[in-house]
Amino acid sequence: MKKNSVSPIPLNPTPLKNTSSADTKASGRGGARPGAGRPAGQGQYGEPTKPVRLPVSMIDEVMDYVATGGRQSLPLFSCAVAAGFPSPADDHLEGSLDLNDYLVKHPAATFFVRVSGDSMIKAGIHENDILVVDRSLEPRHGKVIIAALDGQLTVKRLHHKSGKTMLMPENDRYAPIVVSDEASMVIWGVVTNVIHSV
Amino acid sequence: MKKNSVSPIPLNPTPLKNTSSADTKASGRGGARPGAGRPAGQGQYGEPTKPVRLPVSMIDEVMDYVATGGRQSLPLFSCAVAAGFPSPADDHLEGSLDLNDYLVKHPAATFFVRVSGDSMIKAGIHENDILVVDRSLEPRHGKVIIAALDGQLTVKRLHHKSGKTMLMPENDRYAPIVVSDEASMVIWGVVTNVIHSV
DNA sequence: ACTTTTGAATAAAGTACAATATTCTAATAT
DNA sequence: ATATTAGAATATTGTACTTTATTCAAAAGT
Repeated sequence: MKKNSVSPIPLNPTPLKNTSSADTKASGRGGARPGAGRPAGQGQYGEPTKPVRLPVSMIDEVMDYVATGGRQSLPLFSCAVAAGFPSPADDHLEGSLDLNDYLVKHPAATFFVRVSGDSMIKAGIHENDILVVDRSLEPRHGKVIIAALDGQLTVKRLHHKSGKTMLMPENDRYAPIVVSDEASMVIWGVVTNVIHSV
Repeated sequence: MKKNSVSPIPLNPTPLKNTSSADTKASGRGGARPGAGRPAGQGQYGEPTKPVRLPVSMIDEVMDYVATGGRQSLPLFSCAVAAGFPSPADDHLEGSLDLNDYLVKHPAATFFVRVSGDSMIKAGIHENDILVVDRSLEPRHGKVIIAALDGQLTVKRLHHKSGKTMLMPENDRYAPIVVSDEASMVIWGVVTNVIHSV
């Protein structure tokens, strides 16, 4: 929690020279007193800090990350029917969610694909949607997959039926594609989520 | 780039005691030679590091962040027709994308809502989808919004027509809701994206 | 000649320290 | 009595230094 954002610019670090008369013999002012001193929690972050070693290439990025409050874990509500009376927000709160955590289970094996065409409209996949694709999942029968076919990427539902492999669109205006030569098709990954703009 | 992930556990930090006979007079072994010493770039990160001060509450999180390679900016491909011949991945590469950046424009004003019901099915909003909602956008006519009505959250398209406010479902099996008393309805925010599991 | 041992060399990693910033109040001035 | 100022107190912050880890090759052993 950031209590205040005091910039580390010195307000007036060098004490002003004594007003007028000369020899200011350093007489004792101030004195021992409890409660003096800079109060805790007044730093940049409003809490204690510790030095940590980081790879130089990531320091800027990490500083950004910290400045923006770390993980973007935002609250998740639900539409479910509330307890019975007009309710405050808490009644709907399900918890909090970080999009990357939720959508990207295998970061090293995940990529995105922007959709063109409407051949999978019945699967809730629209033109310009972004698909979250996981390479590490096995492309089983019935999964929606991304395949490279004739040098083009396509989204289809994978069907294995009586030894034949087919790519099924989910739009009545399109016909299934029978994959005659499996070697000509490369499956890039399994679609796990669709991101659609309203 | 992580060259190797050497754990910082000492392999054998304390040199074994001299094998047998006593007084090993420290005779000079080794000696000055160029090229000796631990090679650079063999550390945990494969690059130089610097100590940086971080708030204690975020150190663990930041270490995770760094360990997972920082921002989850993953490649974005497109389905567009390729140049003409069976193409390598690069032909489809549009760039890279970070989900939080892409979906959350106003972190402080954004939250998620899990959908129940199918009243907005024609807008591509299905049961159990997660909606990205931005409180900071103005709920204009025609926008899909989240509203609290009778203590329940609902997703509907907002309509202002001849001074009347209506909440329009996008499913023929539901009827529009006329908002007679505006005070009883609170608009929580504008839906910007839908996240759908396939 | 080949293998093993051992200390030198040097980068990495963690921590202690010095310098800085900020606040409080007694002492001084008005 | 009230306002101002200087110094004490103490947290923060950056970095220097110590400790640890790792590799190289000379010396010793086989």
